[in-house]
Amino acid sequence: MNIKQELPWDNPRFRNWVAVARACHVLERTLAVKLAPLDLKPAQLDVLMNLYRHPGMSQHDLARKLLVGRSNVTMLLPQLETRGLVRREGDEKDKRVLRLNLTEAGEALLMKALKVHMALIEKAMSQSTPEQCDMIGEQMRKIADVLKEA
Amino acid sequence: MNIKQELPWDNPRFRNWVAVARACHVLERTLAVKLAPLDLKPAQLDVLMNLYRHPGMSQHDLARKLLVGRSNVTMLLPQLETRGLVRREGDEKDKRVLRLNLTEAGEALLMKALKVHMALIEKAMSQSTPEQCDMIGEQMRKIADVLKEA
DNA sequence: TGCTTAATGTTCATGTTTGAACTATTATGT
DNA sequence: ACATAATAGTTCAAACATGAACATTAAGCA
Repeated sequence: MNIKQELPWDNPRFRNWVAVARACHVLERTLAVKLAPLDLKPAQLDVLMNLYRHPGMSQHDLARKLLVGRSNVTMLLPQLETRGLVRREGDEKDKRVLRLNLTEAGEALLMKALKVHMALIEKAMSQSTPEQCDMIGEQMRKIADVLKEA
Repeated sequence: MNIKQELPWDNPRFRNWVAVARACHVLERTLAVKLAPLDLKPAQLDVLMNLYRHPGMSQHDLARKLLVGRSNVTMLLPQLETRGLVRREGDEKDKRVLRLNLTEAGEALLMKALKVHMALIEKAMSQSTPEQCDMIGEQMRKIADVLKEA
């Protein structure tokens, strides 16, 4: 039995996942370039998006949504707060937590950034039919679920 | 016309791409944890994989394969060379380039790491039928191509 | 040949992400 | 109530990626 017969590159699942990872990587880098004129990094855009959808969330919740460490959120937020994009105020009942909200300026910048992000994704996914696109999303959600249990 | 009607979250392409990005992120983090016992980072595994498939490639070629800057490769290689996993020797004809090759030890470690990587991907992709899996790979390769032109 | 341009790899300063240790606050259990 | 656990957020050092500037070598062209 030759080990080379079982090499990952001959395995469709492996080859196809590598394609997924590459596509992600390329889109991320491209997004970074397109967001540069707004002086916004992809990670910062993720923050704004989450705060828009979940106003008043805590830093801990934000970290979990972003799949990122709490300390990372601590480092990330002051930049946005200083620029007047995010407001941070202590919770009345639990003095440990800080409640996060977008400011008017934050929401305005988010809308601009979303146009850029959206255009990029449209360009990327326009190759797929709506059915293919939905199937991809469905499978990817399954993958994230399966791995979170691991 | 209400801007909220056009919000990305209502757009299937957007929602589905977000799922792709999350799945990638989760798998990458999980891989990092599973590779820790081998004292290997995902980025280093990528290097070993590429050198196995393309023996004698230059650092510049490697950087392009990895979608990464040349300086990053410069920082990455000495660690692997010191550990005796990679050999770096100057090209005879072009004294600028360094030819990269795996050592015996490098190849051996790669095989161990591939088992880990493979198991993880199997687990993730086992949710999909072979047809779905191939379709995903096909679409992702298209995406990478489209964006590289941009 | 000689001069200009391009390519390879390195160095360095910068910004980002991480995990562990720490403080402050709240929950739990006896 | 009081001691113990757990939780939210911060700080800090280390690892990592990036891009610009640089040295060396090669290629193109007058």
